Amino acid sequence: MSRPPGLTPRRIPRQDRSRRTVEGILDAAARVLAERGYDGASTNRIAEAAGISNGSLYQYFPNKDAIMVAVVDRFADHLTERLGAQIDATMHQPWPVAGRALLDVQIRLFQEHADLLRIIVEQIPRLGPFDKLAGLQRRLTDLVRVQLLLNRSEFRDDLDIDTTLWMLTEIVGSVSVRYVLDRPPVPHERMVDELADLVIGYLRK
Amino acid sequence: MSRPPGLTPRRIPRQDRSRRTVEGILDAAARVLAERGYDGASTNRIAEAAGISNGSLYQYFPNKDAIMVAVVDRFADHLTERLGAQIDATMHQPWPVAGRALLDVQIRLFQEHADLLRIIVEQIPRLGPFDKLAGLQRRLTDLVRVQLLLNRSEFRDDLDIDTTLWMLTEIVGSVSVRYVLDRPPVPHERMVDELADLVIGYLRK
Amino acid sequence: MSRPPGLTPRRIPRQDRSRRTVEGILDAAARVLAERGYDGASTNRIAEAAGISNGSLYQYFPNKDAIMVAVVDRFADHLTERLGAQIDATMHQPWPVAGRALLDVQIRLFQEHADLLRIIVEQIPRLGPFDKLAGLQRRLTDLVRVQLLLNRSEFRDDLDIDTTLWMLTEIVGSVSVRYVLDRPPVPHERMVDELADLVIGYLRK
Amino acid sequence: MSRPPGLTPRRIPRQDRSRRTVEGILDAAARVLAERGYDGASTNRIAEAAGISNGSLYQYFPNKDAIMVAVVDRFADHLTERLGAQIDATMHQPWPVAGRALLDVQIRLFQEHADLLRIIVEQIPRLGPFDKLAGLQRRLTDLVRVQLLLNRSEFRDDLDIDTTLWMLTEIVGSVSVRYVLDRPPVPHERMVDELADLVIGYLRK
DNA sequence: AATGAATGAGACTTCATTCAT
DNA sequence: CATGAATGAAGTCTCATTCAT
Repeated sequence: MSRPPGLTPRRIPRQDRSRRTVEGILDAAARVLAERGYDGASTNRIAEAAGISNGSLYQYFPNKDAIMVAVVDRFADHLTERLGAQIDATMHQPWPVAGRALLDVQIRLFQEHADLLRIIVEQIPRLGPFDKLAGLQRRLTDLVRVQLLLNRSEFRDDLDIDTTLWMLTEIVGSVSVRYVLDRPPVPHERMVDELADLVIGYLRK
Repeated sequence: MSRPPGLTPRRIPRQDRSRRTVEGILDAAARVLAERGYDGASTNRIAEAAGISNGSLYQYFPNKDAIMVAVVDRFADHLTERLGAQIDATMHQPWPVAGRALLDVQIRLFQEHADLLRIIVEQIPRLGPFDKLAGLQRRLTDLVRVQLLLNRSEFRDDLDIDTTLWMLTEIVGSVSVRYVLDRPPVPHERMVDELADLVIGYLRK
Repeated sequence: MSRPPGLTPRRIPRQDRSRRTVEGILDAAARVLAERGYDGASTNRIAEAAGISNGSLYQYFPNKDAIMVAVVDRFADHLTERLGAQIDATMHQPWPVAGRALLDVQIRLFQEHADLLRIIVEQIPRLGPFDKLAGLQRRLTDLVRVQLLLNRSEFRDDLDIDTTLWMLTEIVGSVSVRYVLDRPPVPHERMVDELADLVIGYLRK
Repeated sequence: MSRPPGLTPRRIPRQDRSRRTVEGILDAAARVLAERGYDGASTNRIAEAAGISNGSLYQYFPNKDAIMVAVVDRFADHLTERLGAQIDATMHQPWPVAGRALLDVQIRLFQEHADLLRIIVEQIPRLGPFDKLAGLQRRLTDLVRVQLLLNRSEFRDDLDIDTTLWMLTEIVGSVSVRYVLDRPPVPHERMVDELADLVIGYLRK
């Protein structure tokens, strides 16, 4: 049933355009969110910022929350991709090196998207949990678990894996986020070092 | 740093009846927030939950956000009082003992008011800084600063006081909050120990 | 049934105080009206400006409109009294002199109470006609009628008394009011002269 | 001197349907104003009278006052058009003839729209100056100024142009309006004559 | 009488969503 | 598919008025 190649473009561009429209909507939504906050991000304003009519929004999303979720999901995808690349690139190195590198990239990523991050952290909790963000969290946790197990001999004997995992995840996550959002007068390199020291001090014998 | 006039309470309750009304409003607001989230916490619903007419709300608060601020302020007052008592009681003991005790009480307090804590963290959008909560935070930070200076000889030589203060505050704060809200399968005692270890590991030579 | 004089004061001061309270309310109302306009003159604000509780307003006036009417009535009484004195003082003089003097006083009076006049003219028409103001208007009209009749020989022969009366009243009234409210760059004396010329030009043979 | 942005219409109607909606809103607003006064003319009632939902009002007007302004503006446009036609038709005639004709048309126009005129004068509080009405006023004033200058030799020598202009404008305006609103028992022709006599008596040597 | 707490109708306005063209 | 007009529920807040003390 495949059409002759000369005719298929008819449909492809359409899907392509549709995809670009969706991207445009998400860009606009992120922009409006950053500029006016969750309460100020009305569907009308998003449509206007995206350069389409408000009616068209509903061709692509069933309701407003779906847009918000898509914005966060896309952000999660972006983080996943970039952190994944970093993981692939450094996984073979000793864990302190790899961990430090991952930390570095994560903070950098947060900083790049500080506006959106602020909205997600401060205003969107109201929407409840986000699947993709949770997935990323799980993936990182698993990574740390493997490292903990592989290098168990280097750590304190009394480590409870699950407790330690939870602690590490929370600490690294919260501190990274707060660092980016509160802008304390600590340079990036220093912050990475502090966090690394903190983790090492926590794990070492 | 005092709050803009738009968010301060309106009428200072003189009669007994009205003092009870204000308490009722704050209770109702916390309840509605917990049940329906920030967006669902309309002034109408809060009034209904408090068993008063919506007009009465505005006898005491100039607008909706002022109610939210008052909810948080009342919580901050409670925390301040309880933590203050703890500080007075243990300040003369060695810092690891006093610190651990303070940690213990703080987590216990959070647990007692987990519902309200969740509301504040997840539902109330940032309305500018909350004066009273910030005051408590400052007070605790100052306490830690004094201890850091008094016992400097016991710690790493390369500590930068301000950076360390920020790290400690963020970590202890975030982890305590997340512990109470996420309910990881870690017993209270254990969590206090872990946090204490974490801090000590971070500070020691 | 008259009480011994030594005891009656008990009641008189009370009525006196009551009268002063009413005056205070009217003063406050006029002040608030001038400062915040009709829509901004809420009963609460008037009570506050009068230094009494909102509940007390309703001991003296059955509702808000009654206050407004009383304010206007008191203004009308004031005008009536002052203009009446002027009439008594100059009625025996030749009509152009007496008329000019009356005009002069009227504009002066309007100027003294420009704020209140503005509210009455621009915002209170909504309340419908005011008896006392209408009474004053009637009284002045009657005065002019008498003069027209007494001095008929000096005027155009084709004057229709009622038409002329209406014209004179409207012109003098409207122009005086607009002069005070619009503040055109014409000195007081000049304005009185112009109006007098206008009237004389209209009446003369 | 252009109106603050808060009072300009919102959406420029493109489709035919919406143009009719706007007309309907203005008609309804005028009707409700006439029947219930300014304070009774709530947006809800206007919407109901227009047979649309209250939300639709706000597609076209940013707030209630903008509707009021639009009502007045539409009236001013109508007056401008009709008076303009009259001016074009009689400008070449001697000034007493042209002036009388203009006066005649103005009073006729007011009479045709007495309801609306009453609303504007008695009910619509001053929302800042009405641009279009002021424009018309300026245009008429300019016309009179030109005539005063052109025919200076026929008038009193001591005329101050600006004072005279202000007097004439106020008198003719106020008297016309009051004539239509108060319905004194004076026939139309007679009123035009009286006003013309008044003006001539005021100007002549 | 006076106070101030309480009331509740109703005003203006916004916004997610639907629908006719 | 897109547009933009239309919807109507719901939200925040004010205010004249009443009531308990």
